[in-house]
Amino acid sequence: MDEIEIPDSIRCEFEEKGGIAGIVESLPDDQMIEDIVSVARALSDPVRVRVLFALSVQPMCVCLLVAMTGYAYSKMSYHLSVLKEGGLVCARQEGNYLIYYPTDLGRRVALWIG
Amino acid sequence: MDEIEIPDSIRCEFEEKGGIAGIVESLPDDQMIEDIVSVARALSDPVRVRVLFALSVQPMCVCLLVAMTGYAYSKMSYHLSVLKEGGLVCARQEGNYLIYYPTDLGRRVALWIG
DNA sequence: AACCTATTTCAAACCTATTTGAAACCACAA
DNA sequence: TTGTGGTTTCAAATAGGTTTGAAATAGGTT
Repeated sequence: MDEIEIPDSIRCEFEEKGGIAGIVESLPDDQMIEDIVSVARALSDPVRVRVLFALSVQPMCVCLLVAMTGYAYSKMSYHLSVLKEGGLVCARQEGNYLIYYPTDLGRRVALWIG
Repeated sequence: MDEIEIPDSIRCEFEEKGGIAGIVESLPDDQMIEDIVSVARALSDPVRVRVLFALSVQPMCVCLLVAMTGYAYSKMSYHLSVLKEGGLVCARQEGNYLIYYPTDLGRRVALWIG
């Protein structure tokens, strides 16, 4: 344990909170941090943010998203998979089509952000 | 304008919404999308999520964050700069120290996430 | 079965983010 | 002015994310 100099202006409140140990204690656990990161990662590209908002307006098949954005199928598919990993969208099969739509989390996130 | 086949199950509501043009219309503008992306990017790394939560509990100088995490100064400094770019934290100088603390946005985000 | 259409997967190329350690910077004290 | 402690900046190395086009898959139709 190294001794650390703590600036006067925060020493008092810092110690009331139990110092480093106390603060670390109050942080979210690793699982929760990972969940947050995977949602954030899903939203850290403008393509994906647009797709999430578009799907919140209207569930769509990949071909409509492709028509809307002008992106290649493989590109759209990649971005949809990142959104899916973040738990923001899911899909149902209908005949030949896959209809993507936001999950509850996806809807809440889109609402809160907007 | 290519003709696109639209699956039966969504054709009706899709057209009520004004088709592709109508949906694109209702999307957030580019500036807002960029803002969302820069916040999301700031949160897309577990180091930074922990730092944001820690600073929401207690404003701290870089040396305390370094002591708390075991990271090198340069590494912490980099991550703080990404959080700053996302508008989630800022800093005030006190003598030799820089005390980082969450912005209003940072506080709201940490609250909503948690 | 053979065929079409919608979609995903794969690997290679490409681009961006992160880590590292050394050097620079800045406020303050001697 | 020189020194010291706290922090940032820089460039090089590394790791990770994104794009591309071609090939694979899967449901539906003939």
